[in-house]
Amino acid sequence: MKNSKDFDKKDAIFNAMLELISKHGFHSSPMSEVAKQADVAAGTIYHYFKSKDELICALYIKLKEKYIETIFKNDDTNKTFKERFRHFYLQIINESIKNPKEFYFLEQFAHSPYLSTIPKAEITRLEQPVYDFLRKAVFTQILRDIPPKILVAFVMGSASSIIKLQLSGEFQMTSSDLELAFFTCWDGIKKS
Amino acid sequence: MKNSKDFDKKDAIFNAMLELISKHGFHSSPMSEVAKQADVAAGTIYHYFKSKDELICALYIKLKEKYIETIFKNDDTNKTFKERFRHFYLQIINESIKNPKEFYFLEQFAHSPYLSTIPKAEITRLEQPVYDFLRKAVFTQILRDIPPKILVAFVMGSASSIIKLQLSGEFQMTSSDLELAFFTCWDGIKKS
Amino acid sequence: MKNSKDFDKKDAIFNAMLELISKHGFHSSPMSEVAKQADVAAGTIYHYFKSKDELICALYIKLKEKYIETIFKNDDTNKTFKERFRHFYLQIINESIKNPKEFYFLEQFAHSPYLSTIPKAEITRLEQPVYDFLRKAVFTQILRDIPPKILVAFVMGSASSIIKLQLSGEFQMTSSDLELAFFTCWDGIKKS
Amino acid sequence: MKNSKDFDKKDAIFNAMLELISKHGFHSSPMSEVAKQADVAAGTIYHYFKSKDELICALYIKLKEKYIETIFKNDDTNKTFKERFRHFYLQIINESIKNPKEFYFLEQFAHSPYLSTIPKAEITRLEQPVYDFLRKAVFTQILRDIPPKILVAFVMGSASSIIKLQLSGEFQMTSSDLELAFFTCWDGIKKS
DNA sequence: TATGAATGAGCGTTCATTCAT
DNA sequence: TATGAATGAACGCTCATTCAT
Repeated sequence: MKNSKDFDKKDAIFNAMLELISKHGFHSSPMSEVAKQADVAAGTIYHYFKSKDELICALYIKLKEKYIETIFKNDDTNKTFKERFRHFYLQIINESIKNPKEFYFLEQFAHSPYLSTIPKAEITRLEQPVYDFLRKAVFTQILRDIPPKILVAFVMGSASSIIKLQLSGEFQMTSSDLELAFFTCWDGIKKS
Repeated sequence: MKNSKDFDKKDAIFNAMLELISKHGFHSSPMSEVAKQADVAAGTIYHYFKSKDELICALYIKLKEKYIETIFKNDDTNKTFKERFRHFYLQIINESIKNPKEFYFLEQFAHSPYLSTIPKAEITRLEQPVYDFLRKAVFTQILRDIPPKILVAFVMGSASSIIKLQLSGEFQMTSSDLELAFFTCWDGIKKS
Repeated sequence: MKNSKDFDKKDAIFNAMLELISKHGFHSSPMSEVAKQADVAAGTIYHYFKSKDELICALYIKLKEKYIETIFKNDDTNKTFKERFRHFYLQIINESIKNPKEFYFLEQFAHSPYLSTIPKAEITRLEQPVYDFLRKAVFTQILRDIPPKILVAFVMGSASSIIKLQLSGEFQMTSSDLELAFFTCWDGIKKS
Repeated sequence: MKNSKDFDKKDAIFNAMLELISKHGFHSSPMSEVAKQADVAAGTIYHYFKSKDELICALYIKLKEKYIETIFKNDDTNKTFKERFRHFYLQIINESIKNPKEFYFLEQFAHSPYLSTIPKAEITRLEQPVYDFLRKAVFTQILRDIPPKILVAFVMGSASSIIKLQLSGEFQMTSSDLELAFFTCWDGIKKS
């Protein structure tokens, strides 16, 4: 029976791994350190996860799910698509900036050979909401007629770079900068 | 005295490391394997590089320099900026697709904690040509008046996502897809 | 109070350990696996046995006892000693071949440092029936006048090698081969 | 290039493993202890052997080879077969008693699941001289007409038990005991 | 009794780095 | 320079054992 204590421990392990990897990368995040940070014995981790890789992959899926959920939070389907997209785009940026550990982890994972160990179907499932959101707008001729995969790559890729810019500390974005970023993206993808 | 043999060896080491990291990531690329692939003794690597990290960082700088150079190849300053930008954008995508190992290495590096070990000044120096190229166009009111850092992030980030899409094998881009991608980017950044 | 359920559990543990060790050896037979195969919790084993070593030793004594008992089954004291010995020798071989797990376990144990942890007196007690059987025949001048310990070693050692030969699958023994093996042993030990 | 130092180190590792396993068994002979006894670093072992298992198997083959060689030492083909066999049988016993570590290791190995990891062809190769020696004597009608595999099992199995008896300290064999043991074996296998 | 999550010492193994040659 | 055997700290992981329930 899963009780709250179980969840506490599994979550403590997830959090410790997230903390370490976001800061030091995969190969400087030993299981012994994860155990220490999670305040469990090294062996305990292996009751919850078969291996370090499995733990990392499970963490990726968990965070990616949460992330996708987050960026659609407060989506108001009554508004115009442009307004909804604006909300969506700024949400991506703002939420990532508020959760830098999650962002760094997801970025590292997605640009590492780990990604290819996740079945394609799983990734498709995770990203489905984003596809659906944008595809529909292509269909209704609100957005430019581009293959949705390219559209998603374009939007997410540009957003992700802007987040990194902010998090790197190189550049402090004001809200009007964010507004500019949104317009830049929107003018690119909208049907002209 | 540096002779051609020296260069051969250093390059062999660079190539071996590139090969391994692009395929297996930073961990899973042991120095012993690098030595084997480069056909030198393990100790020899340490005549050229102080440590594994230094080797990886040196490789990053080398590849990044080459990459920046490449994307400005055949830039014709007599053409309109739009034409020049189109060439630049397609060059980024096409060259990366032709050199997946380099692309994967640079991506991994740029999304890992390694990046923050490179002095900011060095990164600024490397990316200077891109900034100059775009900043000038902002100044001459060809491009939207956005902080150049955001502009660079936007352009490079969207391009990089599109490259990953193609290299992942999920989506085969035609040249008309590429053209669409260019227009999407251009319409976003151009002064309207 | 020992009830039938207790015996069931203890026996289930014994059987699981036997199964595992005969197949994978002492190492590669973790207690967690024993628990799983015996369908009890890991901790339960420690209600019946103080430690893994104690369990293994208890299993040895149990199986050795059963084995000695088995080889004297249907011993007919009215027959000639030669006939009784023939029955005894063939029984050793046939019963072992019918119970390979028990045979492999006993062999592994007897040739490992575990054996020396069993008190000599205990081993003497276990093997007593065999000594008595052969010693008496030495005394009555049916068998060659050799120290009984050597006699026992000779008979049991040769039988055990023949069993291993059969169980290894290298050689399929017919009943006439068995008869030959018996005569070989008999002609060696009988008083000439 | 293999020089004497190489051999020294490999041999030191072999000896350390032999020492430990003969005394404590496979699973109480950690590589760290082997390294300590061999006076090398833990990692050094892995320059010579891929894994612990490979080291153990290599040691088995080495010792088995040496053992087979030893038991035919000073075999005088001019003598009668009976005399040659007597020399052979006593040599087996005496050499094993003089080298208890080797004997214990070989016994443990041969009665463990390790044995089945050695290709059958390899084992056949190792035992060939014994087969040839006895088979020829069957052919020339000096020995009883038994399948040579059974003959070998019989001789080696009985000898091995007698050695264990002596090494266990339970029984001090005199040379006349040995002589008796030889006659017991000989009378069993000789053509009557 | 019975459970099984939790422990943590200790395992086999790897690998960045050194250094005698 | 170049070598590659040698190092040993540190890794991922196992597993006999314990203990709160």
